[in-house]
Amino acid sequence: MLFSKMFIPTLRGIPSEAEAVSHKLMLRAGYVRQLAAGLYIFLPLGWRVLNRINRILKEEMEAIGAQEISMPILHPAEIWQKTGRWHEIKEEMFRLKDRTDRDMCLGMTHEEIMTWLASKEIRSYRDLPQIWYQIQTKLRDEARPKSGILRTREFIMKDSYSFDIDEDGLEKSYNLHAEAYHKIFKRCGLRFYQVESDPGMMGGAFAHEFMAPSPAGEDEIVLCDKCGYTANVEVARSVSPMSSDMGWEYEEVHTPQKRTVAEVSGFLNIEPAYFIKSLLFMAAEGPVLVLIRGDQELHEKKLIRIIGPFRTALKEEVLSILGVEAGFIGPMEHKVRILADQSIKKGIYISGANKSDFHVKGIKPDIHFKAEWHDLHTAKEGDACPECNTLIKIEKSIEIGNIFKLGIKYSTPLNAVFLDKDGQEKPLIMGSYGIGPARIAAAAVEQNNDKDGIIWPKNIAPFDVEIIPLNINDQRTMDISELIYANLKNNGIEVLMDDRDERPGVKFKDADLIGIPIHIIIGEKALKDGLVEVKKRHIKEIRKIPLEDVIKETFAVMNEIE
RNA sequence: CGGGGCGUAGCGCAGCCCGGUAGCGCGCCUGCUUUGGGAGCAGGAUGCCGGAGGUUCGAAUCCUCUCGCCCCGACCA
Repeated sequence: MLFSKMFIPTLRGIPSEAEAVSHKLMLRAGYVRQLAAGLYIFLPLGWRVLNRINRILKEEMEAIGAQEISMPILHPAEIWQKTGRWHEIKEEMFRLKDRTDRDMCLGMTHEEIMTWLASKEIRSYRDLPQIWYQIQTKLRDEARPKSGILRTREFIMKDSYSFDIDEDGLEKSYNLHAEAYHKIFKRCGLRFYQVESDPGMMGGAFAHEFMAPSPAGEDEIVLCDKCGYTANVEVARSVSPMSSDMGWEYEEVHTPQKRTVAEVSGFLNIEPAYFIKSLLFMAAEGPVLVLIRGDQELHEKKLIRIIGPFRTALKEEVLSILGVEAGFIGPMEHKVRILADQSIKKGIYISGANKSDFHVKGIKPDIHFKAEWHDLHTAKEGDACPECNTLIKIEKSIEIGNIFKLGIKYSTPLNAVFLDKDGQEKPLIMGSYGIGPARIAAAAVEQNNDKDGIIWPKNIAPFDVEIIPLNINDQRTMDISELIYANLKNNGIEVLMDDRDERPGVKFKDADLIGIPIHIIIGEKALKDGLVEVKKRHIKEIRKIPLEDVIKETFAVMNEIE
C-alpha cells in the first residue's frame, strides 16, 4: 500500500477531548475519529488493526470447534421479556418500536437470541455439544462513555456461546475458551491476567475476566506473585494485617464531637486498625448494621451479593432504629441484623458507645457483640494473599475478555431443552464468552508506546513493514524502494511505503507515530555504499544491511520482535 | 443520574469581566528555494463565535432557555 493513496490523517496537535494515552495516540496517528459520545469511526489504519485482531479471534475460535454465524442486532422485545432482562436492564438498553408498534431493542449481548435459536433447533443429546460465535456489533447506552474506544456505546464483540448436556460438558467448553483466550491475547502481544470475577447481571455462578494491566483501565485486580492468586477487587479476598492485642479493659471513653474514625483515632492517638466502623444500611429486608475495621473500606458489591440492593440510612433513621446518633454507633446490643467483616473476628477494638460523645475501648468480638461473618472489605495494598499469605499487589486493568458459566439461566426461561440418552427432557447447559477487539487494540497501545507514538505488537500492527524512501525525487532511491516493496509483498509481507513528497523529518515523525514495528529506510547516503537501514520501532535500533540481504534481514527482525 | 469544566477557522487557543468592523499559532492552497528527525521566503483561502429567544441603536461579549463534548463519581452483559 502506498502512503500517498491511503487516508492517514495524522495530527501534530493533540485534540483536547482526549485523555487516555491510547485515545490521544489513535487520534493523532489517524486510526480513529469520534462521531459523538461513545461512537467512533475506524479509519483505514484502525480498521486494518481490528481486522487483524478479528482474524486471530477466528483462527483460535475455529481451533476449538466454534462455528461462526451472524445474528441480527435488532431484536424483538418478547425474547428479552421471557428471560426477564427486558425489565432488569434499565436505560442501558436501546429500545424502539417498529411500524406496527411492536417493542424492539438493539442487542447489547446475544444470550437470548442464541438460546432462542438453540431452543428451535437442538433436539437431541446427539446434536451436542455446540459452540456458536459471531463477531458482531453490540449497542449499549452507557451512562458514561469514556477513554476513546475503551468504553463506547456501539462496539464490536466476539461473543460465543456453548451448549452442553451437563456440567462436565460445560466445564470442557469453559476450559476450551479459557485456553483459546490465552492464545489469543498472547498472539495479540498483550500482558494480561485471568482473574476471578463477579458474574454480575449476566447471572450464572462462575466467571473469569481477562485483564490487561494499564493505568487507563477501569477495573482493579488483586495479584499474588507467589501463588498466582488473581481476582477482580469486586470479589477478591484478602487478609488484613493483624494489630497486636493492647490488653484493654472494656471501658467507655469520652470523645466529645469526635465521630469519624479519623477524628477519634487522632483524638485518642490510636491507629484506625483498632476501630470498628458501624454502618447502617437499608435493604429490602429492612435495616442492616455492617461492621468494618477502621482502616478498611466496605466493598458495596460484596454486600449486595448478601443483602441485595441497599442504600445508606439517613441520620434520622439511624437515631430511630438504633437509638443513637450517627458517629457513636457501636456493635453492641442491637436488634437489627448485623454483618461483620472477617478481619475483625479476632482482636480487641474501639467503637461507638451507642451514646453521644462516647466511644468504648476493649470490645471483643463474639463476647461483646454477635454478628454474621462475611468477607466485606475491599482488598488493598498491604493486605496479604488469602491463599498463601504473601503481600498482594493491586493493578488497574482493562477488561479485554470474559467467560461465564451460565448453566440453565437462559435455557430454562426460553425452554431450550434436549432429550438425553434415556429419553429425558433436560435444559441445555450454557456458557457465554466475550472479547472486545477494540479493547485489545486500545490495551495494546496503552501497553506499548513511547513519547513518539504507538509501538504495535507485530501480529496486530496495520502493516508489518513501512518502507521510507527519504527523497522520492532521487531515481535510485525509488528504484530500490520499489524493488524491496515488490519483493516483500511477494513474500507475503504487508507493506506500507511512504511515497509522499515530504521532508525526511515528517516521514520519520509519522512513522514513529503510526507505530508499524519495522521501518526500512532508504536514503542516498547509505545507498552509495549499497546499504539500506532496517529499524526496529520499539528500541529504535538501526542496522545497515547490504541491499541483497534486506528480505532475509526483514524476516529475521520479524522473528526477533514480539 | 450527582459534581466540575469547555463549546470562537481543520487542530490548539486568545478575545468575553468593561457590548462598537473576529484574532494568534499550527495546518491547508499557490509559487520559488530546500531535502537524514515535524524547513525558509512570498502570496492566498477559511468562521451561523454550538443553537434559540431576549436586552440594546448595536451582542462572540449581558440575560434566559437549550443542545453537545470532556473529566470525577454513581452505573457498567
